Amino acid sequence: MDNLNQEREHLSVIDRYCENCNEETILKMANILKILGEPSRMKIVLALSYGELCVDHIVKCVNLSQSSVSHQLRILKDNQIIKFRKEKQNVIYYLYDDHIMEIINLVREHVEE
Amino acid sequence: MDNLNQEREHLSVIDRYCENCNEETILKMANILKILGEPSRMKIVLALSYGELCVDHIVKCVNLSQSSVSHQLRILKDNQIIKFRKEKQNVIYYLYDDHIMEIINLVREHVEE
DNA sequence: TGTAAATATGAACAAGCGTTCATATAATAA
DNA sequence: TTATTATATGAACGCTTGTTCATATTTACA
Repeated sequence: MDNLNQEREHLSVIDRYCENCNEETILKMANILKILGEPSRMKIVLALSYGELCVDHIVKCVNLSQSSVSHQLRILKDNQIIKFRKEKQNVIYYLYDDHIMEIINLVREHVEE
Repeated sequence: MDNLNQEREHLSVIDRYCENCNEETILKMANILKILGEPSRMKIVLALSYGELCVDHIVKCVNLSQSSVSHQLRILKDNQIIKFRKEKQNVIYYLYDDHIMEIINLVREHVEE
């Protein structure tokens, strides 16, 4: 491909990027991945991918301090990665929706190759 | 569901987590998402999702300093999110493989709902 | 060979953030 | 009501990391 054609190609790439990718969407996309992209949170989410759990069980499962787990649950909840319901003296957390599972599974595939 | 049954359920969730999620895999999964979960890098990857670009064009596209882009390209390259080839005095970057696109698209869907 | 253009790199600084520690709150049971 | 269990929260500390600035390197071309 000659210089001029490559230049044209690149310009059309830039155009498509500018048309389709607004700042706000980019920030939202990066944010979800940032939230999931932290080992402690990933552990919690992976645990919940097998079923709902109360806080105490999450703590035992992922082997982190109760306080740390609680802080991370808050962040996951605030970013709509998980939801919770109260039941007796327990708070039971579970994944927000199937999208989270899909993303997790895709990343798992990518890693396991 | 009574207490005992719930306890049993939770224990089986914990078991499945422990069987299937080894530390190394979790760290790898979190790492990829951490790399993508940063606005500057997300911008670069999104730009490249429309086609390959040389560094200078990436700089113009995502509106970051040349140095910053270069640093981030290195991180993306080291983590196998992108590849490059040299052509004349230019270095042309492009996505490493289709998995990256799939992840990006899934996240985009999630955000756009 | 020397100059300009394109890209990479290293050090330093600031900001973000995960963990810990101590403590608060909520809910149940006695 | 009091004690106990379960969970949440706030402050502080330390580490990580993205950006900038200055500069090095590489390649093409005159």
